[in-house]
Amino acid sequence: MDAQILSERLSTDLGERKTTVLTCSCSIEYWGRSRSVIGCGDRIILFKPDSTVIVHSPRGFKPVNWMSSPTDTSADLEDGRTVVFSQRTVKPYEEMKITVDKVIEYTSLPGLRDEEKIDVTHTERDMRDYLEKHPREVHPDFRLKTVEHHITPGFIDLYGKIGDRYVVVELKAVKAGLPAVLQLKRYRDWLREKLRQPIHAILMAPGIAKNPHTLLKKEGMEFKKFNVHKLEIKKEKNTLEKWMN
Amino acid sequence: MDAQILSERLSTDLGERKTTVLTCSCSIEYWGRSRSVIGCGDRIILFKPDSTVIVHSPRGFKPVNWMSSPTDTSADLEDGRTVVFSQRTVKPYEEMKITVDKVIEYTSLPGLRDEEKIDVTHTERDMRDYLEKHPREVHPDFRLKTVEHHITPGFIDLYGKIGDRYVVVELKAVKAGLPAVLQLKRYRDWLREKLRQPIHAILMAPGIAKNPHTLLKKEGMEFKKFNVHKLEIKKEKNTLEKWMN
DNA sequence: GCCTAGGTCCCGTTT
DNA sequence: AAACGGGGCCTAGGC
Repeated sequence: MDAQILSERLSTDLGERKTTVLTCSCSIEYWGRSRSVIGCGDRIILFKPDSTVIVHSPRGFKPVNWMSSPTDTSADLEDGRTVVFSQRTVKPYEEMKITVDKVIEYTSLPGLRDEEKIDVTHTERDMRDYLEKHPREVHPDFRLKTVEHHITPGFIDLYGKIGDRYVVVELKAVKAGLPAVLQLKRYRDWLREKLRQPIHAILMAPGIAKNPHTLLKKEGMEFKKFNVHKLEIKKEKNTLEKWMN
Repeated sequence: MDAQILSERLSTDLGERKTTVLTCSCSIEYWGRSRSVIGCGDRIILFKPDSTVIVHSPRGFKPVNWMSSPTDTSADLEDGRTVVFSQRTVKPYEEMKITVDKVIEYTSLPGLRDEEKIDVTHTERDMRDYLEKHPREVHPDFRLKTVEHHITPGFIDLYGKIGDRYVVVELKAVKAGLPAVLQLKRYRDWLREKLRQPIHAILMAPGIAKNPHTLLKKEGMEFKKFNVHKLEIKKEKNTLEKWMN
């Protein structure tokens, strides 16, 4: 496809907010939070109706370059080449310039519709909701007092007591690392200062990295394995119970 | 496009590791680190030669679903519909199932080539390299001893002295938040214990969030503004100086 | 292989 | 608007 034709088609299609996929050989420059340059190579450029622009190379998950909505994106002819220029209209201000060398494929589609919202489960939130209803899985004697208990350094996921000892529980839906342990420690230390008594701290996660585990134990805190897959089993069991009644 | 034709074309093109873009109405399920379901909507699905699969809805930067390479991805005909099934072959094990309702557009391209590597600058790394050469911008009397100085709790970006006082410098290329302050505090506290003397701690970043700044000051640490855009100016100045000689 | 830290992280929620 | 924290974060580098 000729550069002038491409410039015109892109201008029209972007103006009409069509979903457009341009596969081409191109070079790209970016200025903004960082800066980047990449020389000529084959890439797939996705222009969305909401003005998002995403550039993918043939390898990897991450786009090689992108511009997040809202942007002003336009196409022009410069020295016989199509140049796509995209500017973000709000903070952070940034801009991207794509110089198209050779068009490989061009597709533009009007009126794509997606009204659906994705339903993601087995997250930390689900874990919290589940343990709110099944506090015994934290500890047989755990009595839950507050969920998302707000204290100065942040929010304690589960706050309660075992016997007359206060308990702080930190939840992670994926393997816990150093930040999770430090977070729990901060809450524990703050409460210990505040209440002037020992606090029981528990980290619940499907797993924990080695060094963080060492620190956790050294600090007298506890790790309790909890796998999010358990949620599915419990849910199924629940459904089964309902079905049997 | 007929479901059987699509299944066959997809099987062939995926087998030949062609870059393929399928725009269609589809529903998607995901099982793995979390789980997700999304009902029928128009989406753009990108199949890369390295077996990456990325599904974009017409809105936003983030893919609605995806599978990272390496995956086994195949297309089959089930109950008259094309079903794309993708499984990750290494940890973390996860899978995605796309049920195609209606094909809007199908494009398959062999032999896309991109040998270029992106050159990203104005990152934390660049900041460190620059300050290594211009330690006075940390403090007029700063004498740099070590870059990326390794201690037990991690790596100190810049380590040196002002007078007879040891100095720990933490760098951030973007606005600093709580984690940056805690990181610096950890290094400072560890060194203070180790050396049994007061340590000067400096956080350099283009900005700092309010609460983290409060904590920083309360802990007797220092914030020094440093904007990555400065790197460009210095580089240009350097170029100008070279050009003048 | 695991672990750590950076990132143009994005994104939603709350203040 | 800024701030804060989760995320299927991803990715590169180190060990």
